[in-house]
Order: sequence, then C-alpha cells, then structure tokens
Amino acid sequence: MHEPPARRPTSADVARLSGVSRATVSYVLNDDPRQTISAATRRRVHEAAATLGYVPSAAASALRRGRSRLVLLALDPLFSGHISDLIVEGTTERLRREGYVVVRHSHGRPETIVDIAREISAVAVVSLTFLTPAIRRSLQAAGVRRILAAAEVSEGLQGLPDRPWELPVGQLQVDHLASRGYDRLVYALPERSQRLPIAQARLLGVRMECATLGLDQPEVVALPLDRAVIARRLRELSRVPGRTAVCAYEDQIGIGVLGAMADLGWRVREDLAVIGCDDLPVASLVTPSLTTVVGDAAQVGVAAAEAFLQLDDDEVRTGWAADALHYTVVERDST
Amino acid sequence: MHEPPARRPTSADVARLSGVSRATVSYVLNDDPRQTISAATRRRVHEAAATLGYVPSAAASALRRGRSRLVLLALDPLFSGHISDLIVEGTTERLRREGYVVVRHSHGRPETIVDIAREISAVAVVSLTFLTPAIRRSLQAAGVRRILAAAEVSEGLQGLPDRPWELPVGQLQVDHLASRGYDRLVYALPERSQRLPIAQARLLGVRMECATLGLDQPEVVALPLDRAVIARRLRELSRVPGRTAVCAYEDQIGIGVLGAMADLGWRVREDLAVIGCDDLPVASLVTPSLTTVVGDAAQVGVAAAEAFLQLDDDEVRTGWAADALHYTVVERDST
DNA sequence: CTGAAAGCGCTTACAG
DNA sequence: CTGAAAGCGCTTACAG
Repeated sequence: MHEPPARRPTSADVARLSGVSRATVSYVLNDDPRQTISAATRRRVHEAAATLGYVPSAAASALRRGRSRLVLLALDPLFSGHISDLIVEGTTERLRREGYVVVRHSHGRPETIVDIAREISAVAVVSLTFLTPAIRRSLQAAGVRRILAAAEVSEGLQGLPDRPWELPVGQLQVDHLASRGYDRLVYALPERSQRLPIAQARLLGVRMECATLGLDQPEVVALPLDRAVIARRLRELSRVPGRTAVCAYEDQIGIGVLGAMADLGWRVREDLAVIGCDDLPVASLVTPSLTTVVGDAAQVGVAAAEAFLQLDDDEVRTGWAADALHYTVVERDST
Repeated sequence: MHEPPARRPTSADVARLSGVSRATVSYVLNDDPRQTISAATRRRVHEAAATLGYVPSAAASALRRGRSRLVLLALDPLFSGHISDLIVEGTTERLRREGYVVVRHSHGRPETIVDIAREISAVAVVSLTFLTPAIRRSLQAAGVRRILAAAEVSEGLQGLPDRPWELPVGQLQVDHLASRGYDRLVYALPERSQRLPIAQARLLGVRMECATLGLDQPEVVALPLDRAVIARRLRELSRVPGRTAVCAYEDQIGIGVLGAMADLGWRVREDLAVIGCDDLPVASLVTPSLTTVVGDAAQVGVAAAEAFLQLDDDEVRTGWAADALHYTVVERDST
C-alpha cells in the first residue's frame, strides 16, 4: 500500500525513479511513433509511473501542445432529456474512439458556451444550438479550433430562424393524418415553453404539407401541460368534431389532449384523432396509445460526430443537421 | 472590424498595446485585491484586451495556479433525464455564483469519471454516483482536490449498496396506500434496467414500512415497458383483486400498469390501485391520472452545491445525500 | 504603483 | 536509442 504523496507526482519523478530523462518518459507514455525505445526501458517507465500513481497534467500538456482533446457538445436546452441523452451517447461514443473526450453542456443562454469552452480549453465545439456570428467569433478567440453548428443566425435577423430539420416532422404528421382521412387539422403549440421555436418550425412543416396536399391550413392553439386547461381550449375549437385531428408538437401535449378528451367524454378518432412527436417511452403505454413521429436521435449524434471528424483546424461548418435526421411515423390507437 | 489575428493574443500582447508589464495586465484582469492600480491604467488594460479580443488561456492559468475553477458533476446514469436536469440546474446555478464552472458527466462506467476529471483538470468532483475507494484514489492522483460523493462502496462489498435516500420513496408509497385501505401490495421492479439498484432500494423502503405497519410483504414482479407483457404478468399475480395496489418503482412503469389494466378491462382502484414515483409531467395527463411520489430534485442540486462549498481542500465527503431529499405524495386518480 | 524574473508540468526539436 | 534545453501562457513573490 503506497501512501499518497504530499505532492502530485510529475514526469520528472517518473524519470528519476525509472532512471531515464523526462523526454523518454514522455515518449513512452505517449507512444510516440517517431521514437524507438527498448522494451526494457518502456517497461521501467510504465512501472515507475504505476508505482508513483503518475497522472499527466492535462493543463500542462494542453498548454504545451497548444490544444486539448476536449470536445464541447453544446445542446440546445430545447432538446428534451430523453432525446438529448440519445444524441450525447451517439456523439460521445463515436468521438471517444478517435481519442476525443466529449463533455456536454446545455445551459440557458448560448453565451455560456463561450465560458465553458474557454474554461475547459475545448479544442472544438459541436453545437446543436444556433450560434450567432458573435458567439462563433468569441469561441475562436477563446482558442476553439473547430466549430460545428446546426445553424448560424445573424444577430440582425428578424423573426424565427428556420430549423429545416424540423420540417419533416410536420410533413409526416400531415401525410399520416391525411391518409387516415383526417383533413381538418388543429396544431397544438406549447404555451410558454422555451421549445416554442421548435414547435413553430414543425408547424411550418405542417403548413407546407397542407398547401402541397390542398388541405385547409390548420387551426393553431397553444396548450399548457394541464388537462383542465386543455379541455377548455378543446371545447373552444371551431373544427371539432368531424375528420379532425390534433397535431401535437410533441408527445406530452398529445397525451394531455388525450387526457382532456377523456375528461370531456370525446371519442378518440371518431371525435378527434391525435398525433405527437418524439415517441417517449410512455407514448405506447397510455390509453389510448399515442401515434407519434420519431427521429433517430442516436443517429443524429453519430452524424454530428462524423461531420466533426471531417473538419480541418480553424474550420467552421454550419447547417449539417438538415440531412442527418430521419423520421418515421409510429402508428398507434390515437389515429 | 478587426481581422482575427493569426495567433491567439496573449497577456504579453495586451501588455505591449497598453504599455504596461504582463504582471499589471494580470493584476487588472484578475482584480487582484492586494494591488492598487490607477483607474487610468486599468482602463488602458481593459481597452487593449478588448481591442485584441484577448481571452486568457485557461490551461496556462490552471497550470500556474495549480488548480482550475472546474467542478465535475458526475451523475449516476440511473438518474432519468428529467430529474437529472433539475439536479444539474440546481447545482450549476448555486456554484456559478461562487465563481465555479460546472460540467456534467453521466457516462456508463464510473471509471470514466477519472478520465474526464483529468482531461478537464477538474478541481473538484461532485458525484451522485457511488465511488469506490479505488476511483476516489485515482481522482486524487489526477489532482482533484475536493470530492463529494453520495456514497462510497468498498470494492469487496457483497450485495447492493444501500441508497438510504431512496428508502423514503417506498415508505411513502406504502403509507399512502395503507391510508387508502390497500393492504395487499405488489412491487413492480423494472425488467433489465440499469436503474434496478434504485428500484431495489425503494423496494427495501417498502419492505421496511410493511414490517412497521404490520402488512404482508409485497409480491415482487419485474416489468418491461411493454403493455402486452405487463398485462400477461398482471394476470399471473396471486394477489389481485381486492384491496390490492401496485407500487411502481417509477412513473413510466406505473403508466404501463394502467395501460395494461385498460387492456385487461380491470377497474382502477376497485381491482387494482397504482402509485408511481418521479411525477413526470405526463403523470397528471394520463387517464386515469397517476398518483406518485416526488422528490425535490432542484433542492438536491442545491444541497450538493452547499455541501461542496463546505469542503476544504483535499477533503472527501461521503453520504451527504441522505438528508438532502424531501419527498411528498401527489395524490391523483389511480389510488 | 510597476516591472523583471521564476516557475507551474509538459512536449519536442535538436544534438549526441 | 537518450538527454539537455527551450518554451507554451500564465501568476506572483520580490525588488524597486
């Protein structure tokens, strides 16, 4: 049993104990391919390192190398926990195999990305959030060498950025409903949610597909996660009943609509059909079960990693997300 | 508009442009209270830094200071997304006010905590995962100065670590059900879940409370998130119907039980009552709505932060979590 | 109030 | 194959 040293051991300690120079220690421990070191020496170094419990200082090696191995994965706080976990896992696993270490961050204001990136000396940022040019510049000033962002928005831009990768959600919802004979649509946005921009992008997809198919544009309603309030709003709708369906921008609201319908005594499908998005685990468990649209989140994570690996130093890439997502409809009892 | 410099500016560049020494730049930028610097000088330094887009190198300052400002928050992957987000937010917000930067990590094997802590040069680790003595020692060898862990488990320990903070969940479930007249209990564990240890700690709470109240011990069943399978398992139960209730270890399984009951044509409460845990947003939206137990997750996050702030350098604290959690029952239609 | 200088721990040309 | 030495960018006694 070795007593923990008062001071953290350095490569000099390892060199001393193994009887070689610090350079050799570094060569051995980093497996430098340009050096040929005898097996005996390697073993001595490894043994000394193990004996001392030597752990290289990441700060020192980042300082000397001029870069770290850290990739900051900045997630839109709009991504829900379930989906976001799948994305993080996909990216982390893929990049780990290339020797990177991935750290997640998903706090409120995008400016905090800069603080974190700087503090951890991130060599790269993969963002599933929008970056403004100002934030991108700050990141580069903070030494981030590669940046991959879902999209970049000009500060001056009026209105909503389009999130083109969300459009297929709305399109698939409409296609599915139309094929089941529902041609009068209600679109359920969230009430007071940070995720409103996502919901509106999906709504845009719905609008586009209604136009394509020659359907009337949807009636739009904002719903909280409160079944009493949802019931009240449903009663005020002008389009119910009759071949009518609610497109919920995500499953929880869809489940809320189903709950409110139960309270109102409305029949599912006959009075109102419902489709959600995300395929939360509970979507299949509720009664009636919820038809929904699901994207391959883990695939998004991997796609982010792949796009990142293509990047050269000091390269910024934007708008990769559009091609990465593939959605499908999961048909259940609510449609 | 300034062209981005080919090279990242350093404090020497700022010193040159503002006509002072690098020491003065450091004093000004770090607001060193032991120095008195004229307002004019301060302004010149700040202006030069802004002009150059100077961002201090975190690697260099960590190397020189011997420590970073980074706290690694290691979360048990067992924490679900929703709960874990609340915890992270609580901790991050509290520690940010003290000048720390909090980064989350929640990958599978606890050993990866060491890799991340080392790579980001974390000054501290706050863990909601169990730490083994070996991992704790590795963290300290990697330069982590403060460690706060929910609990520490010896490698040699047989059986499950008790997670004492989970016990009240089971106790509250039983208390609530008993007070409603349900005295025959079924405990629903997850089938094939990483979260099984949590479920078993909650089950232990149920067992203890049953003993305290003089109830029969629960019948235990493992359920997947698949309503057909759940229905099959429910039919095989020996204790249904009659003043019987299912304690689900968490809400999703509870919702699955309700779904399976609908498929079986069983009446809620009369044939079987259900209580969950976590109070997921959908728990109130499903039909029938799900009674559940909820802990104050944000408070856990804050409690972790507070406990951390009490720590001295090179101090390790374990077992703080037990007192931090407060649970309550949210009563709905399923009981 | 300011500046010259040391040193944090590492990596890597370069000279043997 | 190995080692002496420079230097990454910062902070901080210390001497003015």
